Amino acid sequence: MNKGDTMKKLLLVDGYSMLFRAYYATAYGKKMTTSSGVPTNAIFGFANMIQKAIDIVQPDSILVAFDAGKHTFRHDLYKDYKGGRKPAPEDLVPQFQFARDYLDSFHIKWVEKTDIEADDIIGSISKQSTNYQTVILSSDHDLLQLVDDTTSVLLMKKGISEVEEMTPQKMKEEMGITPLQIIDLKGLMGDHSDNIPGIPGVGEKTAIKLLNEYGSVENVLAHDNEVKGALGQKIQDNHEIALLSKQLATIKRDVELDFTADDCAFHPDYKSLITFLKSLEMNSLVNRYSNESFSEEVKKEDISFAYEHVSKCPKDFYSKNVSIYLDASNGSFLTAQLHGISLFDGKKAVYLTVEELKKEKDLLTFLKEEKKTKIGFDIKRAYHILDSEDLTVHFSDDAMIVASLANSTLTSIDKIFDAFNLHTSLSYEDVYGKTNKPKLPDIDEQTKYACENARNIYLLFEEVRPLIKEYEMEYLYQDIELPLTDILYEMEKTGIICDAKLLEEISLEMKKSIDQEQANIYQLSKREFNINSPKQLAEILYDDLGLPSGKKRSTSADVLEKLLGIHPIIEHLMTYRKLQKIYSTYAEGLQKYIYKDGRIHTLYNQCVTQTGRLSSSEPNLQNISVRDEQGRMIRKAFLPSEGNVLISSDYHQIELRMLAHMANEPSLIEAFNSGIDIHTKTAMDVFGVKEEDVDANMRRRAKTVNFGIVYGISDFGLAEQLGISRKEASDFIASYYKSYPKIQQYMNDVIASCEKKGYVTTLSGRRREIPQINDKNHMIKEFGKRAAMNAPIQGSAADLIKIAMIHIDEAMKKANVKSKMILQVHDELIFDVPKDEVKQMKELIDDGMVHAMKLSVPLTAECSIGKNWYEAK
DNA sequence: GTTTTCACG
DNA sequence: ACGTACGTGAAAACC
Repeated sequence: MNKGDTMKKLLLVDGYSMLFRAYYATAYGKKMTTSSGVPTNAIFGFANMIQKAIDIVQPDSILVAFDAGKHTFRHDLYKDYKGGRKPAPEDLVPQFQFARDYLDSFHIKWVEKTDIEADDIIGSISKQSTNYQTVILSSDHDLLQLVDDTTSVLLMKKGISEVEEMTPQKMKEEMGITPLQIIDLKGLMGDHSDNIPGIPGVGEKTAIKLLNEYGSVENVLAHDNEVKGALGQKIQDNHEIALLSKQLATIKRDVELDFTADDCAFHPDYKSLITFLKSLEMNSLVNRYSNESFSEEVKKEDISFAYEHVSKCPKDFYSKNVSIYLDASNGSFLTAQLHGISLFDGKKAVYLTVEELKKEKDLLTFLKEEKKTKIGFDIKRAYHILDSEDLTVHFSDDAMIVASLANSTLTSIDKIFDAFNLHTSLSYEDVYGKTNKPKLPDIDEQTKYACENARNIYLLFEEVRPLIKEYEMEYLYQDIELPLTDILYEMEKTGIICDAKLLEEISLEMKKSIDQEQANIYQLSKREFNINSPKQLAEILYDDLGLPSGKKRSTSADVLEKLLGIHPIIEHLMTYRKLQKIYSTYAEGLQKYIYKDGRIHTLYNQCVTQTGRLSSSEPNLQNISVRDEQGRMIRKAFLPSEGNVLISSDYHQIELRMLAHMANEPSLIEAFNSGIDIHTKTAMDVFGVKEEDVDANMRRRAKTVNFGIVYGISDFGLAEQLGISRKEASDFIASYYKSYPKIQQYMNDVIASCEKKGYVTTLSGRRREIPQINDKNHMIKEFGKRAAMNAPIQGSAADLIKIAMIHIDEAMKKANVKSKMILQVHDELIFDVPKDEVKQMKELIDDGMVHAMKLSVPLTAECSIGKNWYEAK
């Protein structure tokens, strides 16, 4: 039925478009050159993109088209127009030849024809190859005009990391025009990078509006008398430019070619490809193709070392630094099964099964010792798994934490090992089968797998541990993150009681209301459809009911809110969404996580956020409803232990205080010291009024500005949030900065420093790499700036509460209380407290939180107590 | 597997 | 000219 399944596939690549994109996407990252200084960043990105396209398309034929004599070619032809193409950067030029060599080594056909543009070659071969399903790889929107039922464009997005396959439907959805209208679009708006002038003053928005109205350039011109104002005048004045622009934007599809798609058949030669990649020292790619293809030699010599299965661990291990890998099943830490354990001492590795381990008294003693260097990976999980086998290991280090501290982008096991090119020759599934289809493991395979892992942990640690010192993160690692791991382990193990019956009751109630709302919605829409499907819902709203929409046709809550008065269905939809969320994620969703002990044991991830916050998963207990009353009911199901109460304590405006301190802004510091409501104070300063003249609305807006500042403010974002114009938002921000000049100074300094160093740091020295801040793409760079402004604030606040947790834990141990710390929600800690310890705990918690750091502003925290989490808040 | 939406701080 | 507020995780739809 689908032609694409039976037709052969043709991949067409716009060579220079890809090379330029690859160059700019990687130019500012790590310096990428061979040891002799030859630049390789563009060819590296180019090779990655091509492989990605091959993975996606699985083509039978590939053709890469280059413009002959780029950089002068278009310029000569169109030099009459303003500007002109800039010459290629000098470190890109030598890479043009590498690209051709790369394609030759891979056995991919490429063409470069004098006087014919790559676009035209692509346009023509795609037209002539009617027996192929064609996919075009490019970052140039121009090529979208070629899209039809058998031709799509793989459009590069966000640097080189993402592509999106554009089909006629997708274009209609995202851009609101047909493929052929791309030509008209360029005719109207022009294309600066191709020196197509377009009508002055007409940008994308205007052009699309005109096309939706009139369909084509010609028709726009024919009706130019209907367009009012300056725009109409501009159109009338620029008929010729528009028509010429359209002509320039039109890709030729009738160029005579001396080859066919069949001649471009793809028969990869990995061996010569690897030789080529090695010549440019692109080792990560060498590795990738070595693993994927058939070059066994490379793999073996890469990871061959001495390892064996033993029942007794050699004594000499006990005097050395060792890495330890727990060979255990995947899945929740509560249910994971331990298969065995492997140790690596820098030279050789040994593996013991659980049964053998339990009989190996000397090893068990060694594992318990506290003085020895024993490097683990995700030791918190290891402690849980060992605990279920009644085993104790004292780890001195966690290579996972070290790696993610050294490089904040390494937020998963795969990313960490990939980044250091550490792999195992077998996967977990190879050894143990899939979870739903386990297999009886072979001891030799188990040994190999576990020993390779132990070795990888060792090598990883060797590489990243020195960075902690170099980056001045010794304190952060030794005195914050490592002690915190133990605390989180205890919190996870303790868990929190959850009343399944109550959740079930809430669930039933919700279901009734949902059915009611569903009926209302069906009645108002006069149709039954899946309300949970944004796609179907958009059809109902914007097609059936004809409600006004932007071009994105979003159905998100903020868009619905703007439609509230227009149609009665909207409020039912909003209620439905809210109830459905509470029902599926919490009332129903949480029940699945109640363990046999009646408790929920969330997992605290110490290495996933870019800022240093914790995250919580399986389930996430950091996003249980609280703002909405109906959702808040869920919290009634979270209970203290028998005879206990819950104490919750949260910081007040922790991030704003942190900002005031870090920016050293006197008037904000003064405000916090005086105890005035900070949003009222901001309203007074921004609006220039007295305290008694600040009304609720002014305070609300000031509060939003304060949030915005912490997020790395933009006029667009603030305007969106407050429902005001961009100009007004911009004025607010200017007024804010005028009131608090040190905040503006601080933000400027943070951005400048980040642009220079590529990272920002928190009060405790935590680093976040932000390479985006030096990106060529304006949007990505702006994101980088906002992240740079936010990360030190959010991250320092995260450092703060971590320190508080450590202090409180110490104090609790010292006081020998029975109370337990059980949850952390970014600025809030929750404890399970026997009634007779309430007074003592309140003091202890408050002291720990308030004195965690000495700042130039006071820290305040508020305790509340209840017989469930609903009340303790 | 990715996208959209929405819960929290 | 671009198209955004920062940081997360889960459910459901869609492909």
